[in-house]
Amino acid sequence: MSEKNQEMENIVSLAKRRGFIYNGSDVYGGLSGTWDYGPLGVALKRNIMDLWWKTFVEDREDMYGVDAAILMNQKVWQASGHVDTFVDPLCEDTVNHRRFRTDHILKDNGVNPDGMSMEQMDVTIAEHGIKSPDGNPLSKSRTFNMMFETLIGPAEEKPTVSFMEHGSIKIEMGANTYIADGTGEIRAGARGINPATSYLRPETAQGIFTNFKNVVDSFYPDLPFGIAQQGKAFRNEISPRDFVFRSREFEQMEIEYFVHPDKWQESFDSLLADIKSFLGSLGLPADKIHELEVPEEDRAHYSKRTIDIEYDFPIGKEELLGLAYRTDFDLMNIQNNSGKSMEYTIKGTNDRFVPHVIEPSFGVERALMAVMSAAYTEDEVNGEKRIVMKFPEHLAPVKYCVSPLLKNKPELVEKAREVYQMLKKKHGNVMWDDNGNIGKRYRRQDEIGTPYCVVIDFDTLEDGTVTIRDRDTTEQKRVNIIDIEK
RNA sequence: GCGGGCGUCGUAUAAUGGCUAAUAUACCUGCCUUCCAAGCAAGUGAUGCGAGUUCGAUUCUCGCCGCCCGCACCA
Repeated sequence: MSEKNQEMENIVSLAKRRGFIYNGSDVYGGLSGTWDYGPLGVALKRNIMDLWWKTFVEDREDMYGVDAAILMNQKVWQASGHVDTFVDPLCEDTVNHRRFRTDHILKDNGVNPDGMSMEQMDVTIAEHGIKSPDGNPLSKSRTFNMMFETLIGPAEEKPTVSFMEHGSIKIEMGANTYIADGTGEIRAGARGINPATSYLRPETAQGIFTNFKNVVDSFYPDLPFGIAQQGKAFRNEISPRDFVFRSREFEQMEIEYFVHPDKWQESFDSLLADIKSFLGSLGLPADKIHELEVPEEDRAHYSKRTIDIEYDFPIGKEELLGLAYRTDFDLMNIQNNSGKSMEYTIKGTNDRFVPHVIEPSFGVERALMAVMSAAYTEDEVNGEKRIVMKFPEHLAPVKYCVSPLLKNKPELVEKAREVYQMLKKKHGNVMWDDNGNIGKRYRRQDEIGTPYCVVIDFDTLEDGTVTIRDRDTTEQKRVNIIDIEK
């Protein structure tokens, strides 16, 4: 095992042992691609999300928050192109069972697959005698849809969604079973009710675009302005991997920043600067952050410019977030499909147009994984290996730990409880620990990244001072109780 | 999805076709302890799920689930 993967395993192990992140549905053997957050994990995750919200929404005058429903009218996804475009036909090498995107196979053999149906692709492959790169025959194409599909049925029949081979999704509602294949067709079971088709959203962005008009009507903000949202999204990943990095259910933090078409460049640049500053406040070292200018052939066709921000994770250099100039693609889609105008008029002028949009899109779990890997440190204290999570203070799940120096001295315990209650009332994220000896407690708090340990000893009873021990330096200072927070 | 490897207390490891499944650490209780994983004593806790072979399966076989690696995929 490589050193990098060993580091990843250490983090995964610590995450589980100390109550950050557990396997989803673990008692039942788990569910691939799902993760549950424990007490410390949810605290850390919320701290990251709250910092984002404060930075990009509360501290700015040009941002508006929304929280749209996860389930949306299926027209949303038809209009956005997700239903038609993001169904990829795959074919398989019949000998080695390697799988390929059928359109990629055609392209590699000099055939342009644009606009071909799946059947036409298969016919073309047969006519040209195209074989797999291994020289073996190819199977007929099958579809794979990145979207989760679900049904909105009668309330008493709650759908359960499961994954079947080849990307099909099985939905069971009461006594009925429906199989949705990649084309979105649904075959109803015996009782055949008429369900509405919906999808678990594969991105949060559409919940912003569909509310563009609402926010403009309520606030009529001056351009440029942004609408921000945090929330869950779902993708039927073929292969969830790498801890929480690629999972089937995940959380996004997205902004759609609306601009005048002639002025997108300056907003793009300033958002990029804001993003970098935010990454700094997550405690991510600048030398591990890389900007990747996505070349035209790799960009979505409507995007005029895209920058991926990559991070040196233990698993390698991978995408942390994206910043994309999406032109007026999304709002025009909505305007064309809904028949409702998405135009915006600059106040006091006749300048009327559909705004263009710049989209910073963050993955929460990826940010969290970056924060955890940046924080994970092994060093030595008194010749012993120490594992310490050097979270930035404002992200640490527990800010203070309070202990009596000795737990069999009631007067110390009593005083320590007082100090604990005082800090707990004010900060909430304060832990009590009287287990073992003081060194053990320090190490335990190091592992969960608590910045400060407060210890009450006999001097405290005399002069009201306590020792505060710093996580990173392991140095201790005596301060008065009322000065702890300084 | 494909191929390969793997699955034992919370974690990290050991062992076994049959005796109480072992060790460390963690956890819990008590004693002790005046600042960096000290010590003593007691305790909780595991063979992923299901089927098969067998007198008997954690061990062998099969299926499922999950994890890891490679391929592919990542709109």
